[in-house]
Amino acid sequence: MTVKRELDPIAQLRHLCRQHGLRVTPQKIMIYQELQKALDHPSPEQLFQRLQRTHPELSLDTVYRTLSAFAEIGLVDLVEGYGTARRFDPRREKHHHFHCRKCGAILDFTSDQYDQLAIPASISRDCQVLNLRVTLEGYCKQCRSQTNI
Amino acid sequence: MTVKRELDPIAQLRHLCRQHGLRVTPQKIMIYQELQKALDHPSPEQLFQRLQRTHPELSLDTVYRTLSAFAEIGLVDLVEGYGTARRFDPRREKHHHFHCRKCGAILDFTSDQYDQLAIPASISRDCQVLNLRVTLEGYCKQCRSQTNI
DNA sequence: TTTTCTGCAAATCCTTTGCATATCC
DNA sequence: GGATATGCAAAGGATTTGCAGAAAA
Repeated sequence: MTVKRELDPIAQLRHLCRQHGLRVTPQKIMIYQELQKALDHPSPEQLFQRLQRTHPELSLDTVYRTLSAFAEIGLVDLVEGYGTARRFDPRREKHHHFHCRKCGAILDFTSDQYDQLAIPASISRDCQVLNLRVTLEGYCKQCRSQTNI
Repeated sequence: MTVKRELDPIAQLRHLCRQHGLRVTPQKIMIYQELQKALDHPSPEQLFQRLQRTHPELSLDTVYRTLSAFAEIGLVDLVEGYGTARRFDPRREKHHHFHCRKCGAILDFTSDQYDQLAIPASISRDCQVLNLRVTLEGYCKQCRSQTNI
């Protein structure tokens, strides 16, 4: 007897929106459906262009606002372009990073376990892999205590 | 008898620049030194502001150009703000990503090994970790064959 | 009915570019 | 001396914001 965990995507959308006090609008639905169809991890602009064919009345800033809201409630994942500006690291020793979601701090740490990770065959078969990076994300010490998260 | 691997940072800078046909200028040196001093993975703008105190003649776009060049020759690492736009992912199943450096494609893959990674105590002690992400970086099938990399 | 959302337009922020001059090798 | 780098200013691209009208709960 398994618990039913998977709702259909739109039911998920409704559920999460209501849970977070967001309204379920036609725009939210069309944006979410278009993103579901996409296999290429699109940008707001790309999604907007695809939707324009069928929904010319939709505006780009609604796509931005909607995707941000979705990411906040955990309905979708931001997989590129987290912070607001480029950041650089001069350390040459093997290490990894923790990123604070609130203040943007990036903390270094080392981990033998992470250093020893292998590249899955499904990827190394076709792609040339030059780098593996493990990134932790959450709230740092200060932000954790300031907010009551 | 150990081979000497670690040159002092400025020697590294000179070495890598020459190796890649880049000139060693006072600007490159001051930018690299300031980045070495920083423990916070600064943005170009932040680095520029810090340098202005002592080098008011330095320009922001030189900081941008220089940091990009450093990242290209592998002297420093870009640790935030890789792509040009935000990208979103609707998949709710556990998975990881490969990012192509040339065309920007993001490929999904699964890995039990990656799913089972632990959070190091040095981080979980102070920080609240909400997410762990493994990202592979390199050249995808198409880009690998097009370029001769 | 009330609060939130949307579309529009303008603003903002980050990054890149063109060009003339200065500089490294 | 010749190729590359720099500084300046302007352009470009991505994202955010203020506001008034529209729509969801």
